[in-house]
Amino acid sequence: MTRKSADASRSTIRDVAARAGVSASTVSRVLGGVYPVSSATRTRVMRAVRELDYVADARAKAVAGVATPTLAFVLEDITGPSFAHMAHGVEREATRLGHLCVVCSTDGDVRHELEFVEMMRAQRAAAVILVGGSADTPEYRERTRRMADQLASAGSRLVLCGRPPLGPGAPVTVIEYDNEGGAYALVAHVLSRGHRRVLFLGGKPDHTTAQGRERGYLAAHRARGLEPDPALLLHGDFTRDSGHRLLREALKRGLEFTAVVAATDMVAAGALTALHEAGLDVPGDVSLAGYDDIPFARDLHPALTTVHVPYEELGRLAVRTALGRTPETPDEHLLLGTHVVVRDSVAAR
Amino acid sequence: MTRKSADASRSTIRDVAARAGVSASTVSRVLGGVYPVSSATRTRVMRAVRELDYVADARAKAVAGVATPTLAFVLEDITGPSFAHMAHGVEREATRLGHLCVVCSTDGDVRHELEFVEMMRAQRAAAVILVGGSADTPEYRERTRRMADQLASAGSRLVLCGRPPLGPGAPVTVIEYDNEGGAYALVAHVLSRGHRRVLFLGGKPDHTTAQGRERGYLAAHRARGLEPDPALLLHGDFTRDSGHRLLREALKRGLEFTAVVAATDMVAAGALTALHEAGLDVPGDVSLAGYDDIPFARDLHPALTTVHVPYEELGRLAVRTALGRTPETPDEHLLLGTHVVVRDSVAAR
DNA sequence: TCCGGATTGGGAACCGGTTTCCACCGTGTT
DNA sequence: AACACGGTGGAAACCGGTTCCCAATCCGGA
Repeated sequence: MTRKSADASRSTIRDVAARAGVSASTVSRVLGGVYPVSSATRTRVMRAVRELDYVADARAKAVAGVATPTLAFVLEDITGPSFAHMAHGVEREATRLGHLCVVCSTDGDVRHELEFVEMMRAQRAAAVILVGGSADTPEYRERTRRMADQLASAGSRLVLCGRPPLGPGAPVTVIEYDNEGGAYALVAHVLSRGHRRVLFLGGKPDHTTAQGRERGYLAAHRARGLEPDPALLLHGDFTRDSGHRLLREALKRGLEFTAVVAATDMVAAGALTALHEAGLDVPGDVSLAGYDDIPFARDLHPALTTVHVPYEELGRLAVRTALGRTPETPDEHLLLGTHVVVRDSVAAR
Repeated sequence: MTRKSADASRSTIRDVAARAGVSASTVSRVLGGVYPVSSATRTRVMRAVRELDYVADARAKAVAGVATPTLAFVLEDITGPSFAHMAHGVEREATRLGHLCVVCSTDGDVRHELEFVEMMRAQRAAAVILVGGSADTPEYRERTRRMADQLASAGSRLVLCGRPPLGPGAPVTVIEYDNEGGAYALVAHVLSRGHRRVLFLGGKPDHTTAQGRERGYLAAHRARGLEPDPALLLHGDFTRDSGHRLLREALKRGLEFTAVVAATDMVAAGALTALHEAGLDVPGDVSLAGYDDIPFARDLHPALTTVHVPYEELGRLAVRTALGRTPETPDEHLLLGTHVVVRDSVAAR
């Protein structure tokens, strides 16, 4: 066994050149495809490439200016069904466009987020997509604004999906879906079936997604001249456990209501369990609705009436707009529509 | 505005050097941290870095030999709950170890898979993790073997998660979970509750995951001296629709059974819908069990008895073993245990 | 047969870093 | 006062590619 074949680990363009009896430039040109090369030379080079099983180092190409641009996707937890669908949309569109897609979950830790954005800056990523609601604090705006500026000055772009916008002038693309409108339509549907005491299982009070949905709940009431009992507005987070706990406690307190609207399908799932545990029939005794239209919404029993959010489309759109813009484009704001999907969990009263 | 500040897009190490009045080598040394540099110089350099908001280009560093190793994760569809959990495990462990994690979904298309592995070879990824069952054909083995060899010769390693192994000698790490054992335990549980005609909703006949679960089904019967009616073995795929369709047709054909074991929780969800549609009570009239223990299994009504698979742990383990080995390590095979989780969907007969 | 333009392919510079090698400096020793 | 030595930092080579620039060759036409 010669030394040559022993260090088979990685062959360089110069190895290929030597084997084909040409210069490295020629190999590069053959592989590049545009520069005219005689077919005899091309054949020899291609054979050498095949024999050595040569693949050009993408990092070296990137340094030399021929980039395979990368796209970064940051979310809290890929395990959540709606996040997973956005991730899917992002990934599909990115590979369709020939980009690599790197993913990072932060577990909601801001430090992870900052660290990761820094890495993506070093990688010269084409765009960084930040996903998932967040509290809209001044601190959030400042921090995110700084990320946007740094990314922009490094030639890439920040995209915010379902996150609070930063105010005018930030080099950022914001894509949201209509939380308030969807909740409005959903609650209007519930009210139109005759319910008057509708329990709302909301999220964290400073979380913009939760706020939007809560605003929709209130607006739908007021549009009918109703003022909801403040005692019917409960706050937790977007987990199943939260829905379960909130509803069990409400039941124990003897709170009166004929319908429950959950800020999330997950919350609705937890609420449904609590309802079943209490021996209540859904929708016979209490109606229930969710939000997000995750695939499992239709497997619950009864199948859950909810609001459909085009998560996958959101992801696709995020990469399309991110890549279509130059870093200098100022802020841009898109709003995707949502719609109610009526299933079996809301009954007339 | 000078030309200097106009092309603010990306500053190089030489820009920093010029601004600090030192050479590029010195900047590199300050940032690298090990080489002795006087504190005065260090301060000047750090100030220049801050003022220019400089971040070293990770690709250039990689070319120079200081790599931020990348890990690739290939699956069929991130949207499936069990895949999502594996992805989560992989991602968490990878970032914990300081690796970037790029993800690709193939939609089950082999061409995408090959293309992507090629890209990862070009990226000099530290490891490529292939996830999800597959048909175990000679063509599969040959193709995958070739990928493993190419990857190994490029210094990285192929990891197969829940996929058919390749036979001895392939430079590959295989991590599986115990499909047969889990199904055996689950079906044994069902049989012990007095059921004798247990419908099995299986997957594609050449899919190894499906085969393993089916073997467990058969073995559990035979261990009790029972020989299941072949008419009770149905084949479809691992989707909810498949479960729905299969069960509806079985019911229409008048097939007799008192329990249903689905090869997947998703399949079970579809089957449950079909059962409900037929006015059957679960578990009163028919018992039902699934496999995978996806989070929603406990939100079904009744909560689904199923087999827990440690998907997240699987992902973590995949990256740990992938990174722990040198490319020369020959084949390695790990098997993770599974266990039945009893909930409310199986009743005594 | 000789000339000129089109083909073809090599050499070298470059991309943005790291690292080796070496010169220079100030200092302590004898 | 000469010398050896450790601490600093610059020049240059290198990583693995691409591309500019230019020379050699081939071809057809006069």
